[in-house]
Amino acid sequence: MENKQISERVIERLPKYYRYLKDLSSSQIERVSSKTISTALNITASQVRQDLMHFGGFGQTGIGYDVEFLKSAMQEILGLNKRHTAIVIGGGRIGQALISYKGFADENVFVTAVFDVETEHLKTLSGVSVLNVSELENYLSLNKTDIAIISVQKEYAEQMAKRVISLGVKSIWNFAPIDLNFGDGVVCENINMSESLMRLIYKSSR
Amino acid sequence: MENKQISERVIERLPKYYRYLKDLSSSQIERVSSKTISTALNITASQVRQDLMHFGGFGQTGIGYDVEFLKSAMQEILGLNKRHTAIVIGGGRIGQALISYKGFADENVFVTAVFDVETEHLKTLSGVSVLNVSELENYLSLNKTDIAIISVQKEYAEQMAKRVISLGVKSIWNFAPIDLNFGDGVVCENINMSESLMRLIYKSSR
DNA sequence: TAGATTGTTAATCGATTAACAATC
DNA sequence: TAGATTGTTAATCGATTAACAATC
Repeated sequence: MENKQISERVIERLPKYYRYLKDLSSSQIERVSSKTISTALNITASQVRQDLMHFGGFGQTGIGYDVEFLKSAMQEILGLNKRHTAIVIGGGRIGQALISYKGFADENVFVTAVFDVETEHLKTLSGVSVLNVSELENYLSLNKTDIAIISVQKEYAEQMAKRVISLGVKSIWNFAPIDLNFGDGVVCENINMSESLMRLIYKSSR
Repeated sequence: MENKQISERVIERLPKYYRYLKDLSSSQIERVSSKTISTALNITASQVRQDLMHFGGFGQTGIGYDVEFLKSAMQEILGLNKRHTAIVIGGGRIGQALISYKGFADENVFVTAVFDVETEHLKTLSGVSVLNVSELENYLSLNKTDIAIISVQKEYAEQMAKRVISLGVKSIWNFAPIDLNFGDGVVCENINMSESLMRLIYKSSR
């Protein structure tokens, strides 16, 4: 929508706005103020208005924000109005849990295949192909894929990510306990459970 | 160790230092400079030194840092030298994946039990009790438990967290797609996969 | 009209970066 | 000694907060 550089700090809050607006919407609430949003999300009203203003003026002075309008705007800003295809690489426990993760539907993401070096143990699921990693090149050349979900051991995470990137994948969702980062128009989000657990223990040790 | 307030920004980096130091240690590297750390972690050397100075001077002017010494110091700062017990609440796909998550050993965390409203479908795992949620009160009164891992649906996440908190649990590791936060000496880390996926899609849509 | 609330600019705050004396 | 590198203070930068005119 806009092309000024949005800070990581703001990007972190965008999904929270969207989630809250969905809640309001399903409660049939029609209007909301920056004050109300700020209270619910534990931030300041100034911050809410500043954040939203990065993408345009969605409110009405003296009135507030129209819930449905702002929800749709946020959905578009986040890119959730478009359908995205994904493959899972690594059929271990996390990989398996991800394949059947129901939340994908909310984000308009469709998992089309799961790859592993050893496919026999993998449960088949309707709509999801189970393939050997050796099929990766062939599969990606035939099936446009937006997101690769990396759930292999940390030793293989980087090389697998690079392999799919070289095959044209532009988004990496990484679950291996290692920070991946690529330049060149490739985006990456790391879910590092191990780091999160360490932070929890750190905080609980004070 | 220290009791000045450490910013969330610094806390986020602590596990990364520790992880890197473990790597150096297993490669038999004995000394490291803030410059080398900063390059590996994609931050500045100033930041590394500032961060470490929050907890004390671990280096030697002109020489750098002793890897083993700094690694041990970080381990202690993070609280990983002490054993922690945990229970998993919710035996769905994520819960099941977590029970057998190997990474717990690295953080000195031991999962002792998993609770669900319906326990028949749950695989038993050596050392992990499978119990009905109705046993929660009884179990926690008998077994000192540091961490509750919440992997129930978002509708039940807050109430389950409050229930274990009222029973004395002080740390919540939340996997439900909702932000939990408690005052009163209770710490919480949220792993919000849904938000992470939205941020990935946002970034890929630019 | 009076009250509420936005969009927007200015002030404040905190985190990052730069600089450098001390020292190995 | 010369080069490297810390601990630490000062400068810079960016994000958050405050303030307020415009307006419904």
